[in-house]
Amino acid sequence: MRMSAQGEPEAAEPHWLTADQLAAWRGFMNLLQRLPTALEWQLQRDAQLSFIEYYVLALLSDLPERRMRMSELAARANSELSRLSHMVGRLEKRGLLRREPDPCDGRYTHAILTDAGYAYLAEAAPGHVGRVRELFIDVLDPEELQTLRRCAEKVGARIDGSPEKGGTGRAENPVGQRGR
Amino acid sequence: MRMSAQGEPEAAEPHWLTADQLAAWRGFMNLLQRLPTALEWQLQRDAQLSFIEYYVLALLSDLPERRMRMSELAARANSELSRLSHMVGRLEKRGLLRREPDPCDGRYTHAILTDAGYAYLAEAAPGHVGRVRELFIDVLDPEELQTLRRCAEKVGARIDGSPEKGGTGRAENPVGQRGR
DNA sequence: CGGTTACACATGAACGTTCAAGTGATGCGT
DNA sequence: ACGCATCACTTGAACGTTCATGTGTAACCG
Repeated sequence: MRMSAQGEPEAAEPHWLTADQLAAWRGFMNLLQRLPTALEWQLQRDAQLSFIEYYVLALLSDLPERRMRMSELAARANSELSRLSHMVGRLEKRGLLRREPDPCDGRYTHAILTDAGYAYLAEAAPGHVGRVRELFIDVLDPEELQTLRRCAEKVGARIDGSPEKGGTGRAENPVGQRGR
Repeated sequence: MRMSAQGEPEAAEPHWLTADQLAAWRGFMNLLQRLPTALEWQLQRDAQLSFIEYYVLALLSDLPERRMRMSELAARANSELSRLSHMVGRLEKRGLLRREPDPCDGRYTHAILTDAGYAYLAEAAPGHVGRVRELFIDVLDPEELQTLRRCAEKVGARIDGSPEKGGTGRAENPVGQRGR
């Protein structure tokens, strides 16, 4: 990718990357593209769920009442509200989720994991976790995992601090809404 | 996400993650979701290109003749051939790419970066590289970058070695083709 | 009390991706 | 020389996501 200094002059000031930086970026980006695909494939085959569908069900399953506001759920899942709304509609049709207005404040809608959804998730979870172990956790040693965690926090904080869109409402962007 | 040992028994053997492993995974996964979105937003705003469109143009620009077989390009870009074909069709309409049969072997099609496409990429590159610097490179120190590079190589090798779909033809999967 | 404002969410159209099927070129065997 | 098999790629339909718009609820103000 055209990101390092080369012979041809460019219009803007050249904040090009060094060879080491470029190699790190390319390697990391390759991973960004391939790991989700690899995980997604196993989930589709075993449970007919996309990665984010699994994630949403899992977020709800962790809560005592297994319910959350749509806007909060969208923020937690790094998803736009419209996308989540469509997705929840599809999961409703499968009987895995349902929606109801917040009893305390009718402005809000809750997404609720059904009993069937909970059982479905419990069945899908071991395969997914096994796959995450196989492709990611067991490949790296504890120090590498800690470094990844630290790096993810630093980059995430930078994204949050960026005035341009990319944050998901944790810092200063409105909850769930992102421009495109 | 439901990936660590909890009170309720599960159907399959519990290869659940430890608390540290889960934290590392969640942090990393959060990054997997947010970094592409943040980069994509800047490219869309400045150049009306998606991340993979930029990547494809950049791959071609690095070659002396600025051309590559569609199947090879799909493999390099971690994309399915059908997706690449549609994408190249759209970029053709914008005058950034063109296609022609391989003169030596008519079974193959070459994607070729046009002069206009090259100029367009040269204009988009500084903004994109600046954004990668801002959100990723400059946030991490050289040791962290090297650790990320090593981790990406390890996980990538594991994905390649997995008999299940997720590899992209570098090891044993056919070039460009992936199941779903 | 009623009108206005702000916000959460749903919905439909447009767009990009995936899947399945079709087309064209080349190599091989008879 | 011809028929068949294989492969690369294209294409169209179906599906999921994004964008723009509309609807419903609650809070606020006069």
